[in-house]
Amino acid sequence: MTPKDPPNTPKAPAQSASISIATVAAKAGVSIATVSRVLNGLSSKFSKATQTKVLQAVDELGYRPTVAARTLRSGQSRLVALLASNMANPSMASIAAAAEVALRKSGYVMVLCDTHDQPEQQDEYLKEMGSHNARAVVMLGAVDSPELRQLAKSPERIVFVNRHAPVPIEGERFVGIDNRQAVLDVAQWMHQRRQSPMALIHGDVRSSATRERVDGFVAACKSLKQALPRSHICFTPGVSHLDIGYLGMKQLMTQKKPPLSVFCTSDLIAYGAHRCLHELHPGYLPLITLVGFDHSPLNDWIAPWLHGIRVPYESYGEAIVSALDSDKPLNLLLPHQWVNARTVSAQ
Amino acid sequence: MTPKDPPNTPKAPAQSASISIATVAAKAGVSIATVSRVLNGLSSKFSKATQTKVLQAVDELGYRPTVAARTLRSGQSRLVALLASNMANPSMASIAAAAEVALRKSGYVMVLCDTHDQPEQQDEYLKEMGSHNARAVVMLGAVDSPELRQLAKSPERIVFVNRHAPVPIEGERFVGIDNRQAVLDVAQWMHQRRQSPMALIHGDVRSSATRERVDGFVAACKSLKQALPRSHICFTPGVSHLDIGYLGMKQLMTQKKPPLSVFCTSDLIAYGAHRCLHELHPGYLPLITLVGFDHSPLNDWIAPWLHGIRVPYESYGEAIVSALDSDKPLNLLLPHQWVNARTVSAQ
DNA sequence: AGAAATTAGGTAATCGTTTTCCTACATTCT
DNA sequence: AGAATGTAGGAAAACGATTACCTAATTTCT
Repeated sequence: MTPKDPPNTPKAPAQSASISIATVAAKAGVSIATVSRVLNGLSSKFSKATQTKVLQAVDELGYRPTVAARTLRSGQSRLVALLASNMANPSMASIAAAAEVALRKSGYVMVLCDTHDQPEQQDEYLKEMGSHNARAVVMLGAVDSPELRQLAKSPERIVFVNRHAPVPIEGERFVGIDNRQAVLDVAQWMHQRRQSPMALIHGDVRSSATRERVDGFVAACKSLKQALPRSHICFTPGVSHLDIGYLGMKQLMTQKKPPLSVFCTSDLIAYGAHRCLHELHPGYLPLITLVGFDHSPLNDWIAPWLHGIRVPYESYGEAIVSALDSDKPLNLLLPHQWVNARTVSAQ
Repeated sequence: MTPKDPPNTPKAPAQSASISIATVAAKAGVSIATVSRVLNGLSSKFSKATQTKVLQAVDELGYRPTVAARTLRSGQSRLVALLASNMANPSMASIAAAAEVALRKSGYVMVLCDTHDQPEQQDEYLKEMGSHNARAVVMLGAVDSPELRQLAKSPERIVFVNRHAPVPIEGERFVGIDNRQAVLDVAQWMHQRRQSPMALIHGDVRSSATRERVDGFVAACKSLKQALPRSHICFTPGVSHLDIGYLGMKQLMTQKKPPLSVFCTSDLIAYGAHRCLHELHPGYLPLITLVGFDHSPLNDWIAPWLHGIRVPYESYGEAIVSALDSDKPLNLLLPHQWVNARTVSAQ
């Protein structure tokens, strides 16, 4: 076809033109149906001998089934969409990376979508995945939207990660951690160290994960008889987590008695708080204890001053696959862990 | 069908059962072919009136074409695979996020694959994408492998990002930055500040990007008559960038005259170097200048001590799409930028 | 006015699988 | 021995689009 043919055409199988199941069938001397059956493991439908013949032909030809044809006929694909609310968040990136590996190992193909936390975008993606016959969709920070409610009628095709479904659906598959227990751990640790006054900087409570952390932390403080005045709970709507942390900390430092320990509901918020102190109150840095939530492995390298709850994002991948392959509702709570700052002083 | 029917079935279009192009054709009172033509914009094949009828039917039914059928027939899909060598690297995650947005805007669907820098994995993915009829594959850190060479025969279906093709291919589409110029900037800046002795800690030079940075930096030092002895160039094979930085710095500090400024070929390496100093030579931290490469926006928050070259990863997305849609070879070099550390002392 | 060209749209083949029927033979049961 | 069951595999109908090929009606050209 091309003017100058490639001179070196080795005996590599090299799926050159269009090598379909028919080619395999011909080479193996059987019918198309049989090849299909062997490939799909429909046993007791073929003999050991034919199996060998077919498999050998497949191997020699380097044949791989055309996904589109398979999907069209069967109405099912191996596509799994991961809808993340914000890929700029490193913890979401970790989950995406873990999910990709685990899904792949189970023969799925992961499509990545960034919804930017907007219902319209989310709906657009959900529709798109519908026309791809996606096996399932993994919601990493779902927001309420018409298509989601629609899809929720087949709960076996959705997995919610970290953040619960925005509207209660029965048969929900969920992967996350026990936020209530985690923040209890945090409150107790802070209480033991007697680093009052304490403060809380949190993210948007429309996320169920954040809500659990905030409510849980407030409740824990109350039960420990640990003061946490209203003025020591900060949230700035409409800005990034980094800015929430920065602004929250700035505000806290205007109080009569600034806090000696601050719990931030995400690592990013803690980064923001730290920057604020670093820029505006560097002298205060060694005195204060910052506690985050997520504890990315990178923290050991670049935020050694940060305490916090480590969420096992590496193992989210396997968990997501289990939730996907489970035939009944599932509420997988993975073990979290308290991690002390690597260095004593928050320098 | 189900025992208890959902009580609330609103008048939402709700692609209930199987609503195909035939349904639309029937509703619009035209043939299937005409619907297809309208949807694909094959103009001068239908009148304005029929177009309206069809579009209205599509709208009312909430019809969306089945991707599998379209792909099967046309032999082309809108899938684009992003093969990243290591998703744990934040800069790769940034690129993936940017690529996703841009690809989506152009109607593509991005599949994310983590090759872990291994040829076998890469080949497995490339084969997989072949059987998906993927439109193209974006190689974010390619390694040499049989399938890649095979695919390289249709260079319009590959885009190389950051790292050039491991084996020269004609008609290469490339997106990256001018590494030579960037490291020249670095060397000049370091030279002007007279922070000798200088040192270099680098990653694996099998990556063309790293090679350009290393060679370029060494050459720049030579032309500036700036000493850079062999003992001040560090690399540890087989470990993560973080560890390369840590171990490299550790080794540098054993020298008679430890460096006063260190250029690291990636931010991660710089993080590692910083941790080493922080742990083992904290007193030396205020004296030394660390220069990184990538300069993630997060650096402003958590690594304010780091100078470096900022690579415009946010704009890689658009660039990748241009390279993809271009009908001729393309070598897109995006503008980089020198960024000073936010704080003067590397605290 | 008749030929040529253009416009509008229908019919049916096709893409590469899976899967439902069948058929034929071999084995086991009564 | 005949019936029932199981095993092995073929033929052909889907799946839902795209598109090559036709036909008929209209417009334009000479």
